[in-house]
Amino acid sequence: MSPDRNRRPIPDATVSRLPVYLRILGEQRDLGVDSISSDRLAELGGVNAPKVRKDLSYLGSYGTRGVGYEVEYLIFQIQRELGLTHDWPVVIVGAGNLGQALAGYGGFGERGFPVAAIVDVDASKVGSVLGGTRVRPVDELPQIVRSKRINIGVVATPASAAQDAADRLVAAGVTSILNFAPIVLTVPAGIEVRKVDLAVELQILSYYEQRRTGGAAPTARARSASAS
Amino acid sequence: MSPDRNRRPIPDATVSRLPVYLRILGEQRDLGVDSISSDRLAELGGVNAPKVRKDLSYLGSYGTRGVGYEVEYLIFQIQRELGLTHDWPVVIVGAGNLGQALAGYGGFGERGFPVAAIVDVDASKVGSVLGGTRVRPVDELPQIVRSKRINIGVVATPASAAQDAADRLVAAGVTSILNFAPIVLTVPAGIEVRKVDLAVELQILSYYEQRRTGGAAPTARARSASAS
DNA sequence: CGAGCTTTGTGAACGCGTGCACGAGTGCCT
DNA sequence: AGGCACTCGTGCACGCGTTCACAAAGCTCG
Repeated sequence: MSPDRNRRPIPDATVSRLPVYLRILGEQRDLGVDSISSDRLAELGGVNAPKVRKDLSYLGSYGTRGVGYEVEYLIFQIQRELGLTHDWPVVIVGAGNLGQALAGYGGFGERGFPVAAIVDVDASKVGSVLGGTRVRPVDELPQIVRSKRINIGVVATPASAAQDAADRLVAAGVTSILNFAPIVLTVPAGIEVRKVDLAVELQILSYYEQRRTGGAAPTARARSASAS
Repeated sequence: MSPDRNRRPIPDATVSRLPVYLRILGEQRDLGVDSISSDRLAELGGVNAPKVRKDLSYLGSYGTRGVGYEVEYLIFQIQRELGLTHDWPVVIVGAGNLGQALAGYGGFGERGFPVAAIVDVDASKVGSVLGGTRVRPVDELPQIVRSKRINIGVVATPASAAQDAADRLVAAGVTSILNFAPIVLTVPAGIEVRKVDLAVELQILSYYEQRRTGGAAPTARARSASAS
Protein backbone atom coordinates (compact mmCIF):
# COMPACT_ATOMS: atom_id res chain seq x y z
CA MET A 1 0.00 0.00 0.00
CA SER A 2 2.73 2.41 -0.93
CA PRO A 3 1.29 5.76 -1.91
CA ASP A 4 4.16 6.40 -4.31
CA ARG A 5 2.26 4.46 -6.91
CA ASN A 6 1.61 7.33 -9.26
CA ARG A 7 -2.03 8.24 -9.35
CA ARG A 8 -3.34 9.31 -12.65
CA PRO A 9 -5.75 12.17 -12.22
CA ILE A 10 -9.32 11.07 -11.69
CA PRO A 11 -11.91 13.05 -13.70
CA ASP A 12 -13.68 15.69 -11.64
CA ALA A 13 -17.05 14.23 -12.51
CA THR A 14 -15.97 10.89 -11.10
CA VAL A 15 -14.55 12.46 -7.94
CA SER A 16 -17.88 14.09 -7.26
CA ARG A 17 -19.64 10.71 -7.51
CA LEU A 18 -17.26 8.69 -5.39
CA PRO A 19 -18.69 10.08 -2.13
CA VAL A 20 -22.11 8.90 -3.25
CA TYR A 21 -20.88 5.39 -3.86
CA LEU A 22 -19.09 5.49 -0.55
CA ARG A 23 -22.21 6.36 1.37
CA ILE A 24 -24.23 3.63 -0.32
CA LEU A 25 -21.54 1.06 0.30
CA GLY A 26 -21.47 2.00 3.98
CA GLU A 27 -25.21 1.52 4.22
CA GLN A 28 -25.03 -1.82 2.47
CA ARG A 29 -22.25 -2.99 4.75
CA ASP A 30 -24.37 -2.09 7.76
CA LEU A 31 -27.16 -4.16 6.25
CA GLY A 32 -24.86 -7.14 6.09
CA VAL A 33 -24.22 -7.05 2.35
CA ASP A 34 -20.69 -8.13 1.54
CA SER A 35 -20.78 -8.10 -2.26
CA ILE A 36 -22.49 -5.75 -4.68
CA SER A 37 -22.78 -5.50 -8.45
CA SER A 38 -22.36 -2.36 -10.50
CA ASP A 39 -25.98 -2.75 -11.47
CA ARG A 40 -27.23 -2.60 -7.91
CA LEU A 41 -24.85 0.20 -6.99
CA ALA A 42 -26.06 2.20 -9.96
CA GLU A 43 -29.67 1.68 -8.98
CA LEU A 44 -29.08 2.92 -5.44
CA GLY A 45 -26.96 5.80 -6.61
CA GLY A 46 -29.27 7.09 -9.28
CA VAL A 47 -26.85 6.58 -12.17
CA ASN A 48 -26.37 3.88 -14.78
CA ALA A 49 -24.24 0.79 -14.47
CA PRO A 50 -21.55 1.50 -17.08
CA LYS A 51 -20.82 4.80 -15.40
CA VAL A 52 -20.33 3.07 -12.08
CA ARG A 53 -17.91 0.59 -13.60
CA LYS A 54 -15.94 3.26 -15.39
CA ASP A 55 -15.79 5.39 -12.28
CA LEU A 56 -14.56 2.51 -10.16
CA SER A 57 -12.09 1.46 -12.83
CA TYR A 58 -10.18 4.69 -12.19
CA LEU A 59 -9.35 3.38 -8.76
CA GLY A 60 -8.02 0.13 -10.17
CA SER A 61 -9.54 -3.24 -10.94
CA TYR A 62 -11.04 -4.09 -7.62
CA GLY A 63 -14.06 -6.02 -8.84
CA THR A 64 -14.49 -9.69 -9.52
CA ARG A 65 -16.02 -10.62 -12.85
CA GLY A 66 -19.12 -12.67 -12.55
CA VAL A 67 -19.53 -11.64 -8.92
CA GLY A 68 -19.28 -7.92 -8.30
CA TYR A 69 -17.38 -5.78 -5.83
CA GLU A 70 -16.49 -6.75 -2.30
CA VAL A 71 -18.18 -4.04 -0.25
CA GLU A 72 -15.65 -3.77 2.55
CA TYR A 73 -12.67 -3.68 0.27
CA LEU A 74 -14.23 -1.15 -2.09
CA ILE A 75 -15.06 1.13 0.83
CA PHE A 76 -11.44 1.06 1.84
CA GLN A 77 -10.21 1.83 -1.66
CA ILE A 78 -12.56 4.77 -2.12
CA GLN A 79 -11.71 6.13 1.30
CA ARG A 80 -8.06 5.86 0.49
CA GLU A 81 -8.47 7.62 -2.82
CA LEU A 82 -10.55 10.40 -1.30
CA GLY A 83 -8.20 10.76 1.63
CA LEU A 84 -10.86 9.75 4.12
CA THR A 85 -8.83 7.21 6.05
CA HIS A 86 -8.47 9.82 8.75
CA ASP A 87 -10.50 12.76 10.02
CA TRP A 88 -10.19 16.24 8.55
CA PRO A 89 -10.98 18.78 11.24
CA VAL A 90 -12.57 21.94 9.89
CA VAL A 91 -12.91 25.46 11.21
CA ILE A 92 -16.05 27.49 10.60
CA VAL A 93 -15.78 31.23 10.15
CA GLY A 94 -19.00 33.01 11.03
CA ALA A 95 -21.29 32.13 13.92
CA GLY A 96 -24.44 33.56 12.41
CA ASN A 97 -27.48 31.56 11.44
CA LEU A 98 -25.69 29.41 8.93
CA GLY A 99 -22.57 28.89 11.02
CA GLN A 100 -24.67 27.82 13.99
CA ALA A 101 -26.57 25.39 11.86
CA LEU A 102 -23.46 23.83 10.40
CA ALA A 103 -21.92 23.49 13.84
CA GLY A 104 -25.06 21.87 15.19
CA TYR A 105 -25.56 19.72 12.13
CA GLY A 106 -24.04 16.39 13.06
CA GLY A 107 -23.50 15.35 9.47
CA PHE A 108 -20.04 16.81 9.23
CA GLY A 109 -18.53 14.98 12.16
CA GLU A 110 -20.19 11.71 11.20
CA ARG A 111 -18.57 11.80 7.80
CA GLY A 112 -15.09 12.52 9.05
CA PHE A 113 -15.09 16.31 9.23
CA PRO A 114 -15.38 17.25 12.91
CA VAL A 115 -15.93 20.92 13.61
CA ALA A 116 -12.75 21.70 15.50
CA ALA A 117 -13.50 25.37 16.02
CA ILE A 118 -15.81 28.25 15.23
CA VAL A 119 -14.67 31.85 15.04
CA ASP A 120 -16.43 35.15 14.55
CA VAL A 121 -15.43 38.78 14.31
CA ASP A 122 -18.37 39.83 16.43
CA ALA A 123 -17.20 39.95 20.03
CA SER A 124 -20.74 39.53 21.27
CA LYS A 125 -20.91 36.08 19.67
CA VAL A 126 -17.60 34.96 21.17
CA GLY A 127 -17.94 32.69 24.13
CA SER A 128 -21.29 31.15 23.30
CA VAL A 129 -21.32 27.44 22.72
CA LEU A 130 -22.57 25.88 19.49
CA GLY A 131 -22.77 22.15 19.05
CA GLY A 132 -20.28 21.57 21.81
CA THR A 133 -17.77 24.07 20.47
CA ARG A 134 -17.12 27.45 21.97
CA VAL A 135 -17.03 30.41 19.59
CA ARG A 136 -13.62 32.05 19.59
CA PRO A 137 -12.39 35.42 18.28
CA VAL A 138 -11.24 35.48 14.69
CA ASP A 139 -7.79 36.69 15.68
CA GLU A 140 -7.02 33.29 17.11
CA LEU A 141 -7.44 31.68 13.72
CA PRO A 142 -3.70 31.23 13.05
CA GLN A 143 -3.11 29.50 16.38
CA ILE A 144 -6.19 27.33 15.97
CA VAL A 145 -5.28 26.23 12.48
CA ARG A 146 -1.71 25.49 13.45
CA SER A 147 -2.36 23.72 16.72
CA LYS A 148 -5.18 21.58 15.38
CA ARG A 149 -3.55 21.03 11.99
CA ILE A 150 -6.60 22.23 10.08
CA ASN A 151 -6.51 22.17 6.30
CA ILE A 152 -10.12 22.99 5.50
CA GLY A 153 -12.03 26.13 6.35
CA VAL A 154 -15.73 26.85 5.96
CA VAL A 155 -16.90 30.37 5.17
CA ALA A 156 -20.36 30.92 6.65
CA THR A 157 -20.37 34.70 6.86
CA PRO A 158 -22.57 37.23 5.07
CA ALA A 159 -21.39 38.05 1.57
CA SER A 160 -19.85 41.33 2.69
CA ALA A 161 -17.48 39.60 5.08
CA ALA A 162 -16.71 36.51 3.04
CA GLN A 163 -13.61 37.73 1.22
CA ASP A 164 -12.08 38.92 4.46
CA ALA A 165 -12.86 35.56 6.04
CA ALA A 166 -11.20 33.76 3.15
CA ASP A 167 -8.13 35.99 3.37
CA ARG A 168 -7.79 35.23 7.05
CA LEU A 169 -8.18 31.51 6.47
CA VAL A 170 -5.51 31.51 3.78
CA ALA A 171 -3.19 33.62 5.94
CA ALA A 172 -3.70 31.17 8.77
CA GLY A 173 -2.56 28.30 6.58
CA VAL A 174 -5.76 26.72 5.34
CA THR A 175 -5.49 25.26 1.84
CA SER A 176 -9.10 24.34 1.05
CA ILE A 177 -12.22 26.42 1.51
CA LEU A 178 -15.89 25.58 1.38
CA ASN A 179 -17.74 28.80 0.68
CA PHE A 180 -21.41 29.29 1.53
CA ALA A 181 -21.43 33.01 0.82
CA PRO A 182 -22.88 34.06 -2.54
CA ILE A 183 -19.77 35.67 -3.94
CA VAL A 184 -16.77 34.49 -5.91
CA LEU A 185 -13.78 34.36 -3.61
CA THR A 186 -10.38 35.52 -4.80
CA VAL A 187 -7.65 33.30 -3.43
CA PRO A 188 -3.99 32.63 -4.26
CA ALA A 189 -3.13 29.86 -6.70
CA GLY A 190 -3.03 26.47 -5.07
CA ILE A 191 -5.94 27.11 -2.74
CA GLU A 192 -8.90 24.92 -3.54
CA VAL A 193 -12.33 26.54 -3.25
CA ARG A 194 -15.75 25.01 -3.59
CA LYS A 195 -18.91 27.03 -3.46
CA VAL A 196 -22.36 26.11 -2.25
CA ASP A 197 -25.06 28.67 -2.89
CA LEU A 198 -28.37 27.52 -1.51
CA ALA A 199 -30.38 30.19 -3.28
CA VAL A 200 -28.89 29.29 -6.65
CA GLU A 201 -30.27 25.79 -6.35
CA LEU A 202 -33.73 27.18 -5.77
CA GLN A 203 -33.36 29.52 -8.72
CA ILE A 204 -32.49 26.60 -10.95
CA LEU A 205 -35.62 24.82 -9.78
CA SER A 206 -37.53 28.00 -10.49
CA TYR A 207 -36.37 27.90 -14.08
CA TYR A 208 -37.75 24.43 -14.65
CA GLU A 209 -40.97 25.33 -12.84
CA GLN A 210 -41.32 28.39 -15.01
CA ARG A 211 -40.76 26.39 -18.16
CA ARG A 212 -43.27 23.82 -17.09
CA THR A 213 -46.08 26.23 -16.34
CA GLY A 214 -45.25 28.62 -19.13
CA GLY A 215 -44.82 31.44 -16.67
CA ALA A 216 -48.01 31.07 -14.67
CA ALA A 217 -47.53 32.71 -11.34
CA PRO A 218 -48.33 30.61 -8.28
CA THR A 219 -48.71 33.58 -5.96
CA ALA A 220 -49.00 36.37 -8.44
CA ARG A 221 -49.46 39.49 -6.42
CA ALA A 222 -51.59 40.83 -9.22
CA ARG A 223 -54.31 38.27 -8.70
CA SER A 224 -54.58 36.14 -5.62
CA ALA A 225 -54.04 37.79 -2.29
CA SER A 226 -51.11 36.22 -0.51
CA ALA A 227 -51.26 37.75 2.91
CA SER A 228 -48.64 37.66 5.68
CA MET B 1 -50.33 26.60 -24.07
CA SER B 2 -47.22 24.77 -25.13
CA PRO B 3 -44.43 25.97 -22.94
CA ASP B 4 -41.66 24.30 -24.90
CA ARG B 5 -42.47 25.81 -28.22
CA ASN B 6 -41.87 29.49 -27.69
CA ARG B 7 -38.48 28.95 -26.06
CA ARG B 8 -35.62 26.78 -27.16
CA PRO B 9 -34.16 24.90 -24.21
CA ILE B 10 -31.27 26.60 -22.47
CA PRO B 11 -28.33 24.28 -21.67
CA ASP B 12 -28.27 23.15 -18.07
CA ALA B 13 -24.80 24.50 -17.61
CA THR B 14 -26.00 27.92 -18.65
CA VAL B 15 -29.05 27.77 -16.40
CA SER B 16 -26.82 27.10 -13.43
CA ARG B 17 -24.76 30.19 -14.21
CA LEU B 18 -27.60 32.63 -14.83
CA PRO B 19 -28.30 33.07 -11.10
CA VAL B 20 -24.67 34.06 -10.64
CA TYR B 21 -24.91 36.73 -13.31
CA LEU B 22 -28.16 37.89 -11.81
CA ARG B 23 -26.67 38.41 -8.39
CA ILE B 24 -23.70 40.33 -9.79
CA LEU B 25 -25.94 42.51 -11.90
CA GLY B 26 -28.05 43.33 -8.88
CA GLU B 27 -24.98 44.36 -6.94
CA GLN B 28 -23.75 46.51 -9.81
CA ARG B 29 -27.10 48.18 -10.14
CA ASP B 30 -27.02 49.03 -6.44
CA LEU B 31 -23.61 50.55 -7.00
CA GLY B 32 -25.03 52.81 -9.66
CA VAL B 33 -23.62 50.95 -12.65
CA ASP B 34 -26.01 51.05 -15.58
CA SER B 35 -23.95 49.33 -18.26
CA ILE B 36 -21.58 46.37 -18.05
CA SER B 37 -19.37 44.49 -20.51
CA SER B 38 -19.09 40.75 -20.81
CA ASP B 39 -15.47 41.12 -19.79
CA ARG B 40 -16.32 42.77 -16.49
CA LEU B 41 -19.19 40.42 -15.82
CA ALA B 42 -16.90 37.47 -16.44
CA GLU B 43 -14.30 38.84 -14.05
CA LEU B 44 -16.84 39.29 -11.27
CA GLY B 45 -18.40 35.93 -11.91
CA GLY B 46 -15.23 33.90 -12.05
CA VAL B 47 -15.70 32.72 -15.62
CA ASN B 48 -14.37 33.85 -18.99
CA ALA B 49 -15.89 36.42 -21.28
CA PRO B 50 -16.86 34.26 -24.26
CA LYS B 51 -18.81 32.00 -21.94
CA VAL B 52 -20.73 34.97 -20.59
CA ARG B 53 -21.62 36.15 -24.04
CA LYS B 54 -22.67 32.70 -25.16
CA ASP B 55 -24.77 32.21 -22.05
CA LEU B 56 -26.52 35.53 -22.48
CA SER B 57 -27.05 34.92 -26.18
CA TYR B 58 -29.43 32.10 -25.27
CA LEU B 59 -31.76 34.72 -23.83
CA GLY B 60 -31.67 36.75 -27.00
CA SER B 61 -29.52 39.56 -28.27
CA TYR B 62 -29.88 42.01 -25.45
CA GLY B 63 -26.42 43.57 -25.61
CA THR B 64 -25.22 46.59 -27.52
CA ARG B 65 -22.03 46.14 -29.52
CA GLY B 66 -19.30 48.50 -28.59
CA VAL B 67 -21.02 49.27 -25.29
CA GLY B 68 -22.07 46.23 -23.33
CA TYR B 69 -25.26 45.20 -21.59
CA GLU B 70 -27.71 47.53 -19.94
CA VAL B 71 -27.76 46.31 -16.35
CA GLU B 72 -31.39 46.99 -15.54
CA TYR B 73 -32.74 45.48 -18.72
CA LEU B 74 -30.52 42.39 -18.48
CA ILE B 75 -31.66 41.82 -14.90
CA PHE B 76 -35.23 41.84 -16.09
CA GLN B 77 -34.53 39.43 -18.93
CA ILE B 78 -32.71 36.93 -16.71
CA GLN B 79 -35.42 37.16 -14.07
CA ARG B 80 -38.04 36.54 -16.70
CA GLU B 81 -36.18 33.54 -18.09
CA LEU B 82 -35.61 32.06 -14.64
CA GLY B 83 -39.17 32.75 -13.61
CA LEU B 84 -38.10 35.11 -10.84
CA THR B 85 -40.46 37.95 -11.67
CA HIS B 86 -42.55 36.83 -8.75
CA ASP B 87 -41.90 35.09 -5.44
CA TRP B 88 -41.87 31.34 -5.08
CA PRO B 89 -42.96 30.40 -1.58
CA VAL B 90 -41.35 27.22 -0.29
CA VAL B 91 -42.25 24.76 2.42
CA ILE B 92 -39.56 23.13 4.55
CA VAL B 93 -40.07 19.59 5.77
CA GLY B 94 -38.07 18.86 8.89
CA ALA B 95 -37.56 21.26 11.77
CA GLY B 96 -34.30 19.76 13.00
CA ASN B 97 -30.99 21.51 13.00
CA LEU B 98 -30.87 22.02 9.28
CA GLY B 99 -34.50 22.99 8.92
CA GLN B 100 -34.17 25.55 11.68
CA ALA B 101 -31.11 27.03 10.06
CA LEU B 102 -32.73 27.29 6.67
CA ALA B 103 -35.79 28.94 8.17
CA GLY B 104 -33.67 31.44 10.06
CA TYR B 105 -31.32 32.01 7.16
CA GLY B 106 -32.63 35.12 5.50
CA GLY B 107 -31.04 34.36 2.16
CA PHE B 108 -34.05 32.48 0.85
CA GLY B 109 -36.58 35.22 1.32
CA GLU B 110 -34.25 37.90 0.01
CA ARG B 111 -33.84 36.04 -3.24
CA GLY B 112 -37.50 35.51 -3.82
CA PHE B 113 -38.11 32.24 -1.99
CA PRO B 114 -39.94 33.10 1.24
CA VAL B 115 -40.36 30.27 3.70
CA ALA B 116 -44.12 29.99 3.74
CA ALA B 117 -44.28 27.10 6.16
CA ILE B 118 -42.31 24.52 8.12
CA VAL B 119 -43.68 21.12 8.99
CA ASP B 120 -42.38 18.22 11.07
CA VAL B 121 -43.59 14.76 12.00
CA ASP B 122 -42.36 15.20 15.55
CA ALA B 123 -45.26 16.56 17.60
CA SER B 124 -42.88 18.00 20.16
CA LYS B 125 -41.44 20.33 17.52
CA VAL B 126 -44.83 21.52 16.35
CA GLY B 127 -45.79 24.92 17.64
CA SER B 128 -42.33 26.36 18.12
CA VAL B 129 -41.50 29.38 16.04
CA LEU B 130 -38.55 29.47 13.65
CA GLY B 131 -37.63 32.58 11.76
CA GLY B 132 -41.09 34.00 12.21
CA THR B 133 -42.83 30.85 11.05
CA ARG B 134 -44.64 28.44 13.32
CA VAL B 135 -43.87 24.75 12.89
CA ARG B 136 -46.96 22.83 11.85
CA PRO B 137 -47.75 19.13 11.75
CA VAL B 138 -46.85 17.29 8.60
CA ASP B 139 -50.45 16.19 8.05
CA GLU B 140 -51.39 19.73 7.15
CA LEU B 141 -49.04 19.66 4.18
CA PRO B 142 -51.78 19.25 1.54
CA GLN B 143 -53.75 22.21 2.85
CA ILE B 144 -50.65 24.35 3.19
CA VAL B 145 -49.44 23.60 -0.32
CA ARG B 146 -52.83 24.23 -1.81
CA SER B 147 -53.77 27.36 0.07
CA LYS B 148 -50.41 29.03 -0.38
CA ARG B 149 -49.91 27.77 -3.91
CA ILE B 150 -46.53 26.24 -3.15
CA ASN B 151 -44.61 24.55 -5.96
CA ILE B 152 -41.27 23.98 -4.27
CA GLY B 153 -40.53 21.86 -1.22
CA VAL B 154 -37.32 21.56 0.76
CA VAL B 155 -36.39 18.26 2.38
CA ALA B 156 -34.36 18.92 5.52
CA THR B 157 -34.98 15.69 7.38
CA PRO B 158 -32.55 12.95 8.39
CA ALA B 159 -31.80 10.47 5.63
CA SER B 160 -34.14 7.89 7.11
CA ALA B 161 -37.17 10.17 6.79
CA ALA B 162 -36.30 11.86 3.50
CA GLN B 163 -38.13 9.53 1.14
CA ASP B 164 -41.27 9.75 3.22
CA ALA B 165 -40.98 13.53 3.24
CA ALA B 166 -40.61 13.57 -0.53
CA ASP B 167 -43.60 11.28 -0.98
CA ARG B 168 -45.72 13.56 1.17
CA LEU B 169 -44.58 16.63 -0.73
CA VAL B 170 -45.42 15.05 -4.06
CA ALA B 171 -48.78 13.86 -2.79
CA ALA B 172 -49.51 17.37 -1.59
CA GLY B 173 -48.91 18.74 -5.06
CA VAL B 174 -45.35 20.02 -4.98
CA THR B 175 -43.54 19.66 -8.31
CA SER B 176 -39.97 20.63 -7.41
CA ILE B 177 -37.87 19.43 -4.48
CA LEU B 178 -34.60 20.63 -3.05
CA ASN B 179 -33.13 17.73 -1.11
CA PHE B 180 -30.56 18.18 1.64
CA ALA B 181 -30.69 14.59 2.81
CA PRO B 182 -27.84 12.37 1.65
CA ILE B 183 -29.94 9.87 -0.26
CA VAL B 184 -31.27 9.59 -3.79
CA LEU B 185 -34.98 10.32 -3.77
CA THR B 186 -37.36 8.29 -5.88
CA VAL B 187 -40.05 10.50 -7.36
CA PRO B 188 -42.60 10.23 -10.18
CA ALA B 189 -41.65 11.45 -13.63
CA GLY B 190 -42.14 15.15 -14.04
CA ILE B 191 -41.00 16.04 -10.54
CA GLU B 192 -37.78 18.01 -10.55
CA VAL B 193 -35.28 17.20 -7.83
CA ARG B 194 -32.02 18.87 -6.96
CA LYS B 195 -29.72 17.56 -4.29
CA VAL B 196 -27.35 19.43 -2.03
CA ASP B 197 -25.10 17.24 0.09
CA LEU B 198 -22.92 19.34 2.32
CA ALA B 199 -20.66 16.47 3.31
CA VAL B 200 -20.02 15.53 -0.30
CA GLU B 201 -18.52 18.93 -0.96
CA LEU B 202 -16.12 18.44 1.92
CA GLN B 203 -15.20 14.99 0.66
CA ILE B 204 -14.34 16.43 -2.72
CA LEU B 205 -12.11 18.98 -1.03
CA SER B 206 -10.56 16.12 0.89
CA TYR B 207 -9.64 14.42 -2.37
CA TYR B 208 -7.70 17.42 -3.61
CA GLU B 209 -6.07 17.87 -0.21
CA GLN B 210 -5.08 14.25 -0.20
CA ARG B 211 -3.64 14.49 -3.68
CA ARG B 212 -1.68 17.57 -2.73
CA THR B 213 -0.08 16.14 0.36
CA GLY B 214 0.36 12.64 -0.98
CA GLY B 215 -1.77 11.22 1.77
CA ALA B 216 -0.11 12.79 4.80
CA ALA B 217 -2.50 12.85 7.70
CA PRO B 218 -3.14 16.24 9.25
CA THR B 219 -4.27 15.11 12.67
CA ALA B 220 -3.85 11.48 13.40
CA ARG B 221 -0.44 9.93 13.10
CA ALA B 222 0.77 12.74 10.95
CA ARG B 223 4.26 13.58 10.01
CA SER B 224 5.02 17.24 9.66
CA ALA B 225 2.58 18.89 7.35
CA SER B 226 3.88 20.56 4.24
CA ALA B 227 4.42 24.11 5.37
CA SER B 228 4.77 25.82 2.07
C1' DC C 1 -13.96 -30.61 -16.33
C1' DG C 2 -16.45 -28.10 -19.56
C1' DA C 3 -20.73 -25.47 -20.74
C1' DG C 4 -23.27 -21.64 -19.72
C1' DC C 5 -24.52 -17.76 -17.05
C1' DT C 6 -23.03 -13.60 -14.76
C1' DT C 7 -20.49 -9.42 -14.26
C1' DT C 8 -16.43 -6.72 -14.77
C1' DG C 9 -13.23 -3.82 -17.51
C1' DT C 10 -12.49 -0.98 -21.49
C1' DG C 11 -11.93 0.66 -26.34
C1' DA C 12 -14.61 3.48 -29.33
C1' DA C 13 -18.35 6.45 -30.86
C1' DC C 14 -21.20 10.08 -29.65
C1' DG C 15 -22.83 14.47 -27.69
C1' DC C 16 -22.46 18.44 -24.96
C1' DG C 17 -20.03 22.29 -23.31
C1' DT C 18 -16.03 25.20 -23.65
C1' DG C 19 -12.68 28.20 -25.73
C1' DC C 20 -11.24 30.75 -29.70
C1' DA C 21 -11.24 33.75 -33.45
C1' DC C 22 -13.39 36.88 -36.14
C1' DG C 23 -17.11 39.32 -38.44
C1' DA C 24 -20.59 42.79 -37.43
C1' DG C 25 -22.55 46.58 -35.28
C1' DT C 26 -22.14 50.88 -32.24
C1' DG C 27 -20.32 55.12 -30.26
C1' DC C 28 -16.73 58.58 -30.08
C1' DC C 29 -13.45 61.72 -31.77
C1' DT C 30 -11.30 64.45 -35.10
C1' DA D 1 -18.40 62.60 -42.46
C1' DG D 2 -15.18 59.25 -41.85
C1' DG D 3 -12.03 56.57 -39.29
C1' DC D 4 -11.07 54.22 -35.05
C1' DA D 5 -11.70 51.83 -30.85
C1' DC D 6 -14.62 48.93 -28.54
C1' DT D 7 -17.68 44.99 -27.67
C1' DC D 8 -21.28 41.81 -28.90
C1' DG D 9 -22.77 37.62 -31.33
C1' DT D 10 -21.53 33.27 -33.27
C1' DG D 11 -19.55 29.53 -36.26
C1' DC D 12 -16.11 26.10 -35.46
C1' DA D 13 -12.76 23.09 -33.47
C1' DC D 14 -11.38 20.79 -29.40
C1' DG D 15 -11.73 18.11 -25.18
C1' DC D 16 -14.14 15.98 -21.58
C1' DG D 17 -17.62 12.94 -20.09
C1' DT D 18 -21.16 9.69 -21.12
C1' DT D 19 -22.86 5.70 -23.28
C1' DC D 20 -22.61 1.45 -25.72
C1' DA D 21 -21.05 -2.97 -27.00
C1' DC D 22 -18.26 -6.69 -26.32
C1' DA D 23 -14.37 -9.44 -24.89
C1' DA D 24 -12.28 -11.34 -20.72
C1' DA D 25 -12.78 -13.65 -16.51
C1' DG D 26 -14.92 -16.05 -12.71
C1' DC D 27 -18.56 -18.97 -10.55
C1' DT D 28 -21.90 -22.85 -10.59
C1' DC D 29 -23.60 -27.06 -11.72
C1' DG D 30 -24.16 -31.28 -13.91
